[in-house]
Amino acid sequence: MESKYDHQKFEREIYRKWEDPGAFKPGNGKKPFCIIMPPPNANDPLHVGHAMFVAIEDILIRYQRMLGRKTLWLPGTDHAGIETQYVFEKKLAKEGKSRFDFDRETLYKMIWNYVQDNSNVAIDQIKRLGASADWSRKKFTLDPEIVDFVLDTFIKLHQDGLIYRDLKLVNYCVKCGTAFSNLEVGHEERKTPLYYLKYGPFTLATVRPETKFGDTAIAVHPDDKRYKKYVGQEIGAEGLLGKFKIKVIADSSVDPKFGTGAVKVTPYHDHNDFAIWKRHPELPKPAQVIGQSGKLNQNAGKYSGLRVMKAREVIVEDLKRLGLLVKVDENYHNSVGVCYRCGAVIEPLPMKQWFLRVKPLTEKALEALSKKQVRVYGSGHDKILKHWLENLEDWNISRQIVWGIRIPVWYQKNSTEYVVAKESPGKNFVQETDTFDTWFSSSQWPVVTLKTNQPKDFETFYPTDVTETGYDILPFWVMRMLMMGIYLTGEVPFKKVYLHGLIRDEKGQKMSKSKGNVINPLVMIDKYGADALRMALVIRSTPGQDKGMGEGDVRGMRNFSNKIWNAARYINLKSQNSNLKTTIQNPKPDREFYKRLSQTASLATKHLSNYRIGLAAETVYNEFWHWFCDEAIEKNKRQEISDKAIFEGLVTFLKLLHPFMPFVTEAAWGEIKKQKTKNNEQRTMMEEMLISAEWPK
RNA sequence: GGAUCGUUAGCUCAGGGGUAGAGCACUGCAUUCACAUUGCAGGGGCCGUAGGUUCAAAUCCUACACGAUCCACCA
Repeated sequence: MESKYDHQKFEREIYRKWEDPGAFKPGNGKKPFCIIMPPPNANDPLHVGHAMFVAIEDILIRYQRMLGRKTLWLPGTDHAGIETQYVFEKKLAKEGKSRFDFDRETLYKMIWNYVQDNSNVAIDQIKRLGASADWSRKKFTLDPEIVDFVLDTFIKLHQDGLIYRDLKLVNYCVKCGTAFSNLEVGHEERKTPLYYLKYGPFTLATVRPETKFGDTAIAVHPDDKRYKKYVGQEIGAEGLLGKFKIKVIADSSVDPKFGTGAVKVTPYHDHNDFAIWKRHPELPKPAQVIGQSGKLNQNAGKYSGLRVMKAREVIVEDLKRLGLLVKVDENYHNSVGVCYRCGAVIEPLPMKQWFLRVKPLTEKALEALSKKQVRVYGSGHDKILKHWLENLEDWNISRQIVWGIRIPVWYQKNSTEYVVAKESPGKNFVQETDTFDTWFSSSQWPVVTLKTNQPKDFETFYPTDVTETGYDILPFWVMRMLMMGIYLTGEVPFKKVYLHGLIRDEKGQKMSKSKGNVINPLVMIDKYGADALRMALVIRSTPGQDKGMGEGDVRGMRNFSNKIWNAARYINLKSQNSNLKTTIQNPKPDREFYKRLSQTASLATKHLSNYRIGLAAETVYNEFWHWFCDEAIEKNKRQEISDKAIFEGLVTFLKLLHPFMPFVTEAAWGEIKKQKTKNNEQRTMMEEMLISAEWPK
């Protein structure tokens, strides 16, 4: 054995030695254990978030496998609709092209090929972390059988009356060219000038003067004495496009203390105004003034064709000139909806979209939570999940992008009639151009991956045991899987949810490319080994709690890998010269040694079965280094503890450490097995490979 | 406006009613003897503040302060 553990020399070879004979397959255990891997974007390079989920899930999987359970970690990849199309369009832009240069089929094909070319990027990198997943069962969200299942789900939902098409104000990103669900809209505090405009006898405060051509009413609070006389009346006013008339209504959502206590109602360009409009059926149908291009349309008269911000500028100038601008509050701050993907301001636009009625699904999910059919690990996130479920609005599942599963709806030409079907119902029908939100397929992931795999997989492994992911996608993925899993099967899709925290830099700041403080997991693996990275991520981590981490942490754990290796080397060198002595020379110290060894094993086991992974890692770390190495091995050198005890101690610790640091423990296992199996008793203690060894009691 | 979480060593974080822990950083000593990617020794904490419960509080409860995050129809 070399005096230093060389991870580069072992990792790839050991991974093959596990995978080739099928060590990642479920095996013959009686009690099943299953985790569905969160499907990473098919072509996404590895980041530290992936490393975190692999580390934690692989620990759970290896632990359960060693306990002898029929263990399945089912992997897959996601087409990641908007994410992927966004990346692809950026690539097109570099070549001086845009998506509008291609027809739908060509564009889809191009993205498909692009994803194919990169499809192994994520998988190969996840393998480098040591993920012991059953790759023979891997699924991709656009595999034909998956698509087929997802379409069936939509049809079933439609039959059950949970799907509807409606004109609503949706969150539209002009830059990405698609609508989003409410969840994908971020809110940012921004300085936005507040303009006070003259509307006949009223002065109204607004941050969006450019939408005034879509004004449908003026609203005041019902108890506001200043304006009571106008309520119900139509007032005349001078505007940019000449004289106009507008109705005054009373609505209790108006805050009399804000601005002048009177507000313009622009239903097609503001969510709140849309809600007011819905409450007042006496109001006329509103006009839309901004189109999907982000430019003002013909309803804005001479301002049509201007982009929103430019239009605001020009219109404010004109209002000023006409004396219709009373004053401007330049220091006003408000919260603006922005696209989570590209950061552009979200434009609320009226569009016909497909919605999923969520109430019947959230009710069942809440029931499952209150019956404790699902347990959430992650400080406070159980309450957050509940809050989400109690307040969830209908889910807009339409996206105006091509990279995704096309909605199976067919419209009859020159008619509003439509048919929901997988195949075209006839020549006079054209298919809906929208695709599903990526999360629509992800929400069915535990069900669909098990149902389209080996014959008995679904029956054996559903409901799965744990779902594990970062808390940042709790509402996007976990909540929706819970809803859809129950809907499709009548049972929860998982019994436990483990939400890991986000990894920050060593100063506790968020990692971002622009800050340059990103830890690249592949660089860490190359430098210090996958084991070191995994252990650094996991040790003393707490579910739901963020953790700061730097290269020093990884280096420290690399030192630990080396410590493990050298403990094995110590035993090997010893037995090279003479057979290990099996006679117990000092019964009392040995007894104490065995006692602490078994206490350590049961403590680690207790922590792991309670999903206290960070604590389990810390326990085995401390006991191995500071007790087994620093004390016990030193005593063995002085023959105060027997060789047999030390050998058995090492065997136990390699097993306890294996889920956390699989490569170095497997390498060390191989070395001691190779070196010393003359002694029968020792040989029978060691199974062929550590990955399939039995967990210590 | 609502909610959730946090505040422990210089930094990053564990712990969670009974004498304060780890990694990194720091100081001193040790080098053919598994490992210098090491060992031994050490410095460094009124565990955010104020009350309460208790024989006993860093730990449980209440309030407050500060910080972070999420949600929200702040015109």
